[in-house]
Amino acid sequence: MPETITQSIQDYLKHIYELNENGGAASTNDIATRLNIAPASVTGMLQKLASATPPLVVYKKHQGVTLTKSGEKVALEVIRHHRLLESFLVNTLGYAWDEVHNEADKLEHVISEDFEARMAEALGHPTRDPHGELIPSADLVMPADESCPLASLRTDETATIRRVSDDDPALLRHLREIGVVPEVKIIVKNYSEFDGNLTIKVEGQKSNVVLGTAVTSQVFVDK
Amino acid sequence: MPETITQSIQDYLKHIYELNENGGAASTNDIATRLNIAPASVTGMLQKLASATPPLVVYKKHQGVTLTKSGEKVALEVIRHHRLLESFLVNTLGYAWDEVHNEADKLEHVISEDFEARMAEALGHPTRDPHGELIPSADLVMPADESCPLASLRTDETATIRRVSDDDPALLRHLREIGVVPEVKIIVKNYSEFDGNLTIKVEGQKSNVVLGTAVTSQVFVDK
DNA sequence: CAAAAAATTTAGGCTAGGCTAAAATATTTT
DNA sequence: AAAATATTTTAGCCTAGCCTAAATTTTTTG
Ligand SMILES: [Mn+2]
Ligand SMILES: [Mn+2]
Ligand SMILES: [Mn+2]
Ligand SMILES: [Mn+2]
Repeated sequence: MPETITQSIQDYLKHIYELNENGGAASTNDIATRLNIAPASVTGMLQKLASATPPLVVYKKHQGVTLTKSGEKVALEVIRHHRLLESFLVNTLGYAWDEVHNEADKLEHVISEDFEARMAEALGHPTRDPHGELIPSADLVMPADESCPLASLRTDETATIRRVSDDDPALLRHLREIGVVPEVKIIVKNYSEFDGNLTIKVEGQKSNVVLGTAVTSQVFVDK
Repeated sequence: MPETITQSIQDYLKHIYELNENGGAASTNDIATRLNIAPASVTGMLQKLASATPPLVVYKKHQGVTLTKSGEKVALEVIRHHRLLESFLVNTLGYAWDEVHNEADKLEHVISEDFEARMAEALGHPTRDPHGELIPSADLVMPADESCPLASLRTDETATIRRVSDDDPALLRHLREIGVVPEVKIIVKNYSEFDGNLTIKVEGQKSNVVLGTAVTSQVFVDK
């Protein structure tokens, strides 16, 4: 490991993990965008992470990075903290689901393993956070995720909402408003070829809603 | 203010506040000891804090520092966070009173004002933390503290324990063991001139205990 | 497939907040 | 009131993590 795993390093690894989940290697630019940092700064850090002992990422110039086993452990630890914290804030302090992300983003680096264990216990060892995102187990294994973007559904398909992206509070409030929350069933009434809009019926809601891809790409469902 | 009030600055101001509470100005050395930092480094920071706009401390070479109004506000904010957190950890996550200090020392810099307000609400706006230490109000006023060290009592005096120093977990466990906790009444059975030992009877405890000054200087009582 | 555009890296610099060693000032002892 | 000791400050250095500007790939496009 680098002598010490700083807060900054934890953030790099967490975001690299999430980028790796989508496409393959995480690009310098994508990391920079996520962290709100200049690309040149990212390059410097990637070189450092790659030459740490043990290395935390695998880095080849101009080809982005993937996490090593060591790097992944660190990332999963941070993600577990983050998601348990979000659950804890909602359950114990009455936060709304659109208010927890920023708070958890700061706390995730600071709580002890004892704090983590006590939260997990108090919450009954949950496997998903308030947004439906999977929580890595105490021994840092990420459960398999079968879900696909709502945007990939077509007319007449039915599905169950599993999780929603949690980094835009305004989107979260809107989704709550229209009943698009985890474990709710939906059916696609119409797909528009031109703009990708989906008209869907949400279980328990009176009227249909039309959602653009900006929304449907952030909602994940199981068919 | 310095452009930003870093975690480091918060720690300096918090410890300067506590040192000011005892004697007058806080000395470079005392601050260095508390923060576990070289005295030379402290000098540098004091100069910075003194020349910030507005200044956070009043500093005269070789004479230590006191807080300005601005500096005190920052210190009280951090102390309020710390003490509310300690209470919250005990009440909500079942921490023992000797386990909360280190956790709170990290979290105090990271929680939002919203988090602070939610904790205060959930706890019923407490005025003392688990060690009996006073919690500054939401508008950052520190309640008056009348208590004096247990060490200052003499034979036949009675008193009520109000607070105990919280930075030594082993001492806290020992105090809990012998029933020396806030709001408990005691009576001094004997004072030894030579070593300063006090023999005291603790309300609700069968036998008397003899306490040295290492202990009695860390326990504060109201007569 | 060459030229333009985009992405990435290098080079050089900056601030925060530490450190040690040596110099200066205060305080205590004799 | 010196001398010795303790405290504090200065000077010079270092690392972590950022930055911008310029150089270098890599990718896209006409
Ligand atoms: Mn989140
Ligand atoms: Mn989440
Ligand atoms: Mn404490
Ligand atoms: Mn306390």
